[in-house]
Amino acid sequence: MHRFAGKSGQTPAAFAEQLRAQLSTGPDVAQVHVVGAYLNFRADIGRLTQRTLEAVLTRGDRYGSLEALGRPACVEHTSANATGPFHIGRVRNAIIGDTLARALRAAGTPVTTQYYVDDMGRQAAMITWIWSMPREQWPAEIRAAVDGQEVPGEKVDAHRGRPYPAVSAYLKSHPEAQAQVAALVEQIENGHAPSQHRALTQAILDGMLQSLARLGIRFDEFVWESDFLHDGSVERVLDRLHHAPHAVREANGAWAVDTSTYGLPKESTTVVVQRGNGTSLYVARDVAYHLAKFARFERVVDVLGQDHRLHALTLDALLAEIGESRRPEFVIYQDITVPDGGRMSTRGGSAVWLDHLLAEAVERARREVLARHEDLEPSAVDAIAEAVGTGAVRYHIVRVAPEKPVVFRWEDALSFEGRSGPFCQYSYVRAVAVLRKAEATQGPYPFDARTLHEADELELIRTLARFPRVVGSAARRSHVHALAGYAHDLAEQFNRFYHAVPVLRSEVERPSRIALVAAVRQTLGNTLDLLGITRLEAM
RNA sequence: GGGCCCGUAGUAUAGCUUGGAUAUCACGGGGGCCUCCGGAGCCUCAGACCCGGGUUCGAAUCCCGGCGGGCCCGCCA
Repeated sequence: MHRFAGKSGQTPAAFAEQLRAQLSTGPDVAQVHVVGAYLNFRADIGRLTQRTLEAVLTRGDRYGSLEALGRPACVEHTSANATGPFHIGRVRNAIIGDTLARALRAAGTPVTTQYYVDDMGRQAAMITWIWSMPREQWPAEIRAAVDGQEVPGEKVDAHRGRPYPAVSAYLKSHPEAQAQVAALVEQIENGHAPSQHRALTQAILDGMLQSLARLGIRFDEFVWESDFLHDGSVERVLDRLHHAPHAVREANGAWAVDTSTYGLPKESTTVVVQRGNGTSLYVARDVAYHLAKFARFERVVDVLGQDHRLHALTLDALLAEIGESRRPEFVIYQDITVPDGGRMSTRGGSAVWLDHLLAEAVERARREVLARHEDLEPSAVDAIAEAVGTGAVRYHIVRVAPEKPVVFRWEDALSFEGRSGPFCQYSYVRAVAVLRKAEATQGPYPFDARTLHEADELELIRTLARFPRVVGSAARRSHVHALAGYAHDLAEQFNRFYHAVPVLRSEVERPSRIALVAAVRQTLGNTLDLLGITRLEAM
């Protein structure tokens, strides 16, 4: 307004008034009026109500989803090394990745999720090194770190991962052990891994996946790094890299690529892709992995911690070097840190285990449930506590924008009030309870839009109408935290409506208000689905 | 040293892509609300855009420079 007013030589307010006079109202725009230098358009609220409730109630679980099928996409996320239990630093990747996959599917993109299993590096070799030895032969330092810590029946990832920090420390001061691990790495690379190697990786992985499954996180496919070696694709990548425009042969026979023309930081422009002894490096194998993804998917999305940012740039550069024009899309998130200023580390002992966090959350949820209900079946209490506890954890981690750092605090992670998963679940339960009492848990829900005109009703309808745009924007911009924000907005607006406007005790408005509550149940439920949080009928 | 990311009330966050009206929401703090559809709730009060320049009629938002915090810079993954 100001810009155009300047050109036409009028004051902004006069210009706005003149413009308003030339505008006519249409089917969706009931009024246009001037406030200072601004034009306000007022929607035909009856029409908005009519369309929104119709859309929600007829589309049901598909409200907010797009019908049009987009290009098939692969979302790779989590991909944590199988060296022990999940800690909550790693789980941010899983929660962002899983939520993004759900949002993309709702936005019409067919998604395949992949977990890249690293069975090749030194870390995986360290696990095999220690567990291929009889316990009596373990170095005393390592045995000391494990003895007395084991719990009968503990999860396999906790069990097999326990010696890992001690092994890591031991190797630093024992070159002969280091040499053994290095020899193991070479055997694995040459396809002569000890027989139990893959099984150990798989076992720890299974334990980690059990924890993720409690959060509703599952994967469509598991891609093993070593497979790219054995099917020859790494060799083909290396061959292409040898002939790349900026390939460099080092004195000892190693191959590198000078990536300085790709805008990478100085002092890290020479990327070694193959060692002097002929074995490949991680980046080279990752190029092979991405070529395999490009062969099947039109969009390739990688969810990565910020410590992998340079790796992502390097990968782009190497793809360019071999003449590949396609690129992955990277979703980068910041680390979760612990309050005294450390990064969460398995080796350093500062990690908060996901299993520990889930156990605390579920236990706390159980106490809350028991305090509210005396006569519930134990199995019902268990189910509610599990849903509430895991929902709280998922919500707490997804609610912050990926690019913002998160400091982990127990009291925040276990909060069931305010901006939390349980708050959203509770509002859903409340909507269910109203419908149950109205004996209207099933449709149809006839309504008359003209009877809905309370301020809190209209605001609630506007919030419902916003949902499809929120889903689209979250998927397009990888802003999964916006879904958490929306769930809270909707739950909060519903609570306001609930306190301000009678539903069951109303007269002419009753059917319409019941339809509105049903629409809230549907939309809030759809949002919880996208967040991977369980819908509850009671809590 | 170089590169990338972040900086919003006591704490924690949204808004930044695409500049616009009184900056969102929560926790904590003050004051209220259960004979009334589920109080894990609702109402209400106080409280914030790191600093300095620039662009603009207008900057939390864009640009430049500081300061503070995180991460990365390996023939590891």
